[in-house]
Amino acid sequence: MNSRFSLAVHVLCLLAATPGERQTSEFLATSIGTNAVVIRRLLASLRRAGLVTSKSAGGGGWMLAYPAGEITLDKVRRAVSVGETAKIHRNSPHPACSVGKGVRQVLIGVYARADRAMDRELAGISVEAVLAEVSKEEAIPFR
Amino acid sequence: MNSRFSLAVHVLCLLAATPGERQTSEFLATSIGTNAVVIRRLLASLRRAGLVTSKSAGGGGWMLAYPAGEITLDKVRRAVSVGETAKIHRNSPHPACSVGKGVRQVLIGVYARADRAMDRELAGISVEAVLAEVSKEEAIPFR
DNA sequence: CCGATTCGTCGCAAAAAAAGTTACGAATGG
DNA sequence: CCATTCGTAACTTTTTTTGCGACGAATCGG
Repeated sequence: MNSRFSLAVHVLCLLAATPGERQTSEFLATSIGTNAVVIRRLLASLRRAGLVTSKSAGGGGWMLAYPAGEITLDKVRRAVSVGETAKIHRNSPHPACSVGKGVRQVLIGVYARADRAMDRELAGISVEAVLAEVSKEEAIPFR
Repeated sequence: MNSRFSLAVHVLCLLAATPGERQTSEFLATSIGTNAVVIRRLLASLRRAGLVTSKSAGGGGWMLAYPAGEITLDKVRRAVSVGETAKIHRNSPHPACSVGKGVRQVLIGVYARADRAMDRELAGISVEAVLAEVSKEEAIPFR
């Protein structure tokens, strides 16, 4: 898993902090400290997964597709992770080595199990819960 | 998690296939299709975690520190993963945004939970089990 | 002790992946 | 029709990972 998941949780928290209100990618980018295109790219993945909606033009922008309490982190993880959690080394093993031939396939199964275990845990954490924990420290949500 | 974990499982399977016998990093590298230094670097991590032992000089090389049935994949994961499973985006958030300030800390906690869940699953899979599954396809373990 | 073997690790090069940037067309609302 | 904002492609820069050569340290057989 790369930092796209972290970034996604961050953005979703910002959106969750102003329910029903749209935020532009420009604003979100400034708040997080990155480029608007990076945000758009990321939110495009989340939209494909049905977690957020977008709208063009003035007054447009992004908002959660449904309540933050129902957006669990396993959904977020699946939305942003390109493939599996772990990468498989792609070396060309010695042609006569049966271990080299077979490990990849077995590893795919291992990663599938690991991913499921992780998702079961993440399913117990919602964006709302994350935001609540963040807000413990300070009251006003942002800038 | 990067491909170091995959590589580690591969190497450990090779060592598990010849119990009590030492293999040189050169041989392992040739079998896997990479450089000997890469293997040494990797096995150095596994040695620090107490999973393998090494010896210099003729007849030297690497072998498992204890039976493959007791080497579980959670130990391997912890041995090779530098930090946590997921990375945290390190952008400089807008100074007045409390979400930007707090998310990182909350994410660390989230990743700790996810890692533990993953490790519980991986603890149920041993190198011996992986090798057994690999061997289902072909009988002779390597080159 | 000598010489062969193999580890242990540094430093750098190459390759791959990720993130950031510019640009511009499409959509939407006033 | 015009301003705003998304959507996405192409490219550059940065970061991470992997590969590689070199060489000293450790160990073993003789």
